[in-house]
Parts: sequence; C-alpha cells; structure tokens
Amino acid sequence: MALQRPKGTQDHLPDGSSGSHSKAARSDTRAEAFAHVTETARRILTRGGARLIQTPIFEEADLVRRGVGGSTDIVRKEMFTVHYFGDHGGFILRPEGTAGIVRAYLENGLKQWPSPLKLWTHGPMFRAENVQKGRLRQFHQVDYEVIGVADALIDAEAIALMVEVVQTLGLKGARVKLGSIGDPADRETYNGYLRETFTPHFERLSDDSKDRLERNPMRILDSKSQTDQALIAELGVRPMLDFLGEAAAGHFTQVRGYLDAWGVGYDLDPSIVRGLDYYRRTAWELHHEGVGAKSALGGGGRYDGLSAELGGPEIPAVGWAFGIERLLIALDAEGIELPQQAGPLLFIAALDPEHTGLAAQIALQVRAVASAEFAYRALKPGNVFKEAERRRATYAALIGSEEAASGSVTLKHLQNGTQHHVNVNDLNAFLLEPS
RNA sequence: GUGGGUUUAGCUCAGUUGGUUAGAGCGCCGCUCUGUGGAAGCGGAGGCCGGGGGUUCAAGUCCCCUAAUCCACCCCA
Repeated sequence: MALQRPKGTQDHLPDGSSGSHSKAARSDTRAEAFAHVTETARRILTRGGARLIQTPIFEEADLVRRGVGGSTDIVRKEMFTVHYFGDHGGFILRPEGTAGIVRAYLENGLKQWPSPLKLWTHGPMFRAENVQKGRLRQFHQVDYEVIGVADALIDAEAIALMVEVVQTLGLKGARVKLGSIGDPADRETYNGYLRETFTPHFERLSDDSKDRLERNPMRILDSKSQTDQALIAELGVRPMLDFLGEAAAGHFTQVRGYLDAWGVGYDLDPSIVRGLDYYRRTAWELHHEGVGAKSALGGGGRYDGLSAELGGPEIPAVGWAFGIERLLIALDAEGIELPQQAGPLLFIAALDPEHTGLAAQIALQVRAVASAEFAYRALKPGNVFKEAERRRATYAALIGSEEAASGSVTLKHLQNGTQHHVNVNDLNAFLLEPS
C-alpha cells in the first residue's frame, strides 16, 4: 500500500466512522473516546487544584538524557532524535512528560507560585520501541505532577487522584502496586546486597538477568524466568523495603497510613522498580490484566532528585502518568462503552432547491443556542427523516413551499414522533424547551 | 534487537489439488418513494488479492525478499 502511516502510530478517527453505528471503530483509535478520557482527567485534577501546563513535544537532547537517565532503555535505544542543519546538540521527541515540566518550572520561575504547585498535562510521547499490544511509538499520556513539597500526604493524594480518574471512567479491575525504592543511599546498599547474593550463583541466572546483575540488579526480582524466580526463592532474597533508611521508611509508612485511612486500595509490591532514574522513595504502578504482557496502565513516584539533576535547586516533587491507549484497552476489556459526540439537536432540510439556502439560514440561527445541521441539497420528505436519523439528530425539520411562505418549519421529534409547525422566530426557544 | 502468526472491497471474512471476467455479509450511492424516518426488495459504485522478484503455458494460491500488523521476549505507558 502506497499510503501508510508510520510504524507504531495510530489515526484517531471519529467514533463510529467505519460506517455503521453498531460497529465501532477499533477501540484504540477513537478520537472521541480519547477526548472523554482527557476531559474526565481534567475535571478531576482541576478540582484538586491542578493547573494545565503544555510544554513542547521536543526538548534539548541533553535535557532528556539527564532527566530520564543514561542507564535507561529509553535513552539507550528508544529515542527519536530530531536533526536539522546547524551547529546544535540535537533535539529529542519527548519520551515522557516530567523532564519538560520540571524544565518549564525552573525556567519560568514557577516556584513563586503557592507551594505545592500542582500541574497536569496530556499529549503525545514518543519511543522508538518495537510494537505490540499497548505499546506504540507515538502514544499519549495524562500526566500529573506536584512540585515543591516532600510531605507523604502529597504522595498519597497523587495516588488517590490517579485511582479516582480511572474509576470515574468506569474501570473496575485496576490495582495499585505500591512500593518504595528508598533514598539513593538505600538503593546503593540494596544493589550491593543483591550483587553479593547473586554473584556466587551467576551461572544459574538467565541470560537476561546476567545482564541485569551489572546494570540494574533490582530487575532480577521481577524476572519472568522461572529459573530466576526459583533461585530468588531458594536464596531467600530480602526485599528492598528491608533496606529503607529511617527517613524513607517513615515516609513510606505515612503514605500507606493515609491510603488506608482513605480507603484507597493497593497491593504492597516490594519488587516495584521504576524505569526512569530520577525516582526516590514512593513508587507505584497501576495495573490491569486486559492491557497485555506488561499490564501496566501507568506509574508514578517521587522524584526529589530531578530538579538538581537538571541544574536547578533541590526541589521535591511527585507525579504520575498513565497511557491513554492502554486505558482504552482496559476499558474495552471490561466492556465499558465511552460516550461519543452527540448528534445535533436539529437537522433541517428543504424539499425544493430554492429553499436550501433558507434551511441553512435557519440552521445558522439555531446554532446561537444549540447544535444544528442542514442538508446542502433538497431532499424528498422521506429522506429528510432518514438523513436526520443517520446523524442521530433529536429533531428533524423540513421546509416546503407552505412553510417557506408562512415563515415556519415542520418540526418532528424523532424519538417520540410528535410533530409541530413552529414559526422560525420561535424556533430557538421551542428547541430549548424540555421535550 | 530476537522469535512466531497474519495481510483478498470502507469493515469482517470466503476463495477447492495453481486453471476463464476474484466472491459474500455489513456499510456506501441510487430506485421502488414529490409531504413523513428506522424495514424490505431491486440496482450500482468500490479490488493491480500489502509491495518487489522468481517458478510455471498459467499465481490470490508455490518459492524468496521486503513492509506493515498482531502476539511474545528485553523494556516501558
């Protein structure tokens, strides 16, 4: 096929655009379902005081490398770089939202706003990954960040908000997996412990885990290899939570205390490892069985170290993001139908070509108070209703010579079948009456 | 980067052991229907069978390459 979108991208089409209303477009490409997710997130997050922020979808390469972390797969092999003529270090299509938001916070002096500053955004992210279920090269996230406060109360609020967004959309099967990766010193201690523990048994590790032992030993713990899991059990490997320092342990206890008190459910998961380097302490993922191999809808955590890493002052922060495509997959798996754009309140058509302009004029008049569409050409009476029905209109109106002469329309409510002659001057008011 | 499956109309799919002009359902357009919709009937448009190469008298069908897509590994949302 000559015309083909780039690998790992999707067109977001109007809902139902495959032709029939009974057969929806593919669940992961419905533009109106997407909009419903972001609108729901906006409503919930802004109620909590979050302000909308939008940052560029490309950033300086150096910002992304330092923000995400040089040891991550994202930086090692998944970046889309932007080249152009000129003497410059290059740009990168953003693989996640946090680094750009923290950059904007520092660059624009947002620290003078009341603290903590709660921000939210949504938009496309880019990773040069191989494609599979719920994994795209351009995907979309809803992103929430709270900058400026280190208190555990803020972590707990962030988790509660994330859960509220997906539950408000109707999702039932999502579970929070909660852990803590401690402070950097704690993690260093723990990684040392893991290396000491596994190195004598190096040959028994899977090939992937042999790699992990050097790069990121914590990854061994959630390996899918049965031999790895058997070895972990046999050695009685202790969890990260045992190695939390006093400060991190206290913080984690507080987070859990708030969630318990508020009735926000979660599963304690000591093997939680975040993919990005900047995380500290609280880390969590939101999982759902419907979304494929990795089952993660999204994740979040505290990243008190990022600001300094980017060259700013030490500023504590916590945030999360979820993938909109993955959320739609999960909703689809639960059979949840999201609302799509409603049809017009009025569809109006003329019976004769000389009145089509009048029909359009009336539609324009009605648009002052409601949605209205018109037929661009004259229709036979039967087809007026057929066309109105196809557009899912509430009312159909037709104009023949009698109506045109008397300045009225014949108006029919398509659901209950009631019909009236309404003067054009009274039409707007009539349409607004409850039917 | 690796392994496996798939690719025929807008969508979901048939297509015999290779053999004339490639089919169905839904959808789309029109007619029956010039003052009343959802139905039904009839008619129509729409395909270089993902792309390229090869075998053959003959390829949607067999072989090779390639792309996309789906599932999985690594890893992430």
